[in-house]
Amino acid sequence: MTENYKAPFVTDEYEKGGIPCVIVSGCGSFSLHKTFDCGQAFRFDPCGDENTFSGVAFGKKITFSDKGEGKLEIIGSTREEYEKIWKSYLSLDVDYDEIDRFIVDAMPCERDRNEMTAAVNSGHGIRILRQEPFETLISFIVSQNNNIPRIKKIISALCEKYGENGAFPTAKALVEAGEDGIFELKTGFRAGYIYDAARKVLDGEVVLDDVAACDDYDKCTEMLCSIKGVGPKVSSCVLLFGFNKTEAFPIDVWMKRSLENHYPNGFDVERLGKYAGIAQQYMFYHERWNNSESTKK
DNA sequence: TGCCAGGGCGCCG
DNA sequence: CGGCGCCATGGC
Repeated sequence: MTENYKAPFVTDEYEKGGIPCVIVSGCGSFSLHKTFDCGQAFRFDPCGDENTFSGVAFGKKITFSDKGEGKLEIIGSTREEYEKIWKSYLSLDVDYDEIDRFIVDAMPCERDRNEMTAAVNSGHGIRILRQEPFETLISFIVSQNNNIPRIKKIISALCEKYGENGAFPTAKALVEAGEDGIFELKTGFRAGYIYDAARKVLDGEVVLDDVAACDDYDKCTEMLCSIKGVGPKVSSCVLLFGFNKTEAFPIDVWMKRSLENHYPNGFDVERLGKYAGIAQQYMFYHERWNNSESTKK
């Protein structure tokens, strides 16, 4: 199906003040800006303009810069690290153009195809990141009944206070911080949830590697939902962004609006199969940016 | 001041 | 099961 897809590749490798850099060419429709501004990652911020995003992932400080014409500069990565970490992290090994066509074709009627085309065009270039499971789990627990700027603030505080050298805190570090230590960082009623998640991961009551290895989506949901504060929405986000289970279809307030406003005849997620999560991300982005009083930042 | 934010829990019928 | 109040916090 995607055998004709040509993945981006490293075309240059150099140093900037002792920091290793690479240029990745052939990134096609990839949009750095949309990918880091669609509410899936909370540790990246624009640097100067919207063509450069800087943040931390896998414990590494990293900067991505869109140089135009399908060229992506990665500051803080060698060629080997690109191949091992960032290519997968950014999902640059996936043929999204093919998926976009599939998503539109999956709609049952012309009016729904038109609606979905609008969402796909709006979100065109977004890539589902492959983020670290534990970080994603805690981040989306923090996200509940919260807004994106404040989620970012809380996560940043967690990393500063309980992480090693800017990395996201380990389960052990959060358990040692205790519920009180977590509450101190303005996490509010979520402090107990975060603590429960960290404790269960540390004790092995929830094994994230088992979730990653499990092909039964409902079983994955069941494992994550055994954590206090993790329900259908949080677990689906964690499975989508932290485990690359792209059949996940998180429904939050924006998605409810999207479904109510644009798909009055109902919406059959099953038709989207394993690409439901990607369609969801387009719909979310479209609804949030085009059909709201654009209150963000 | 009141409402809302990438919700879920506990309780009630 | 489905509905509803509540949970901290900050921005508007």
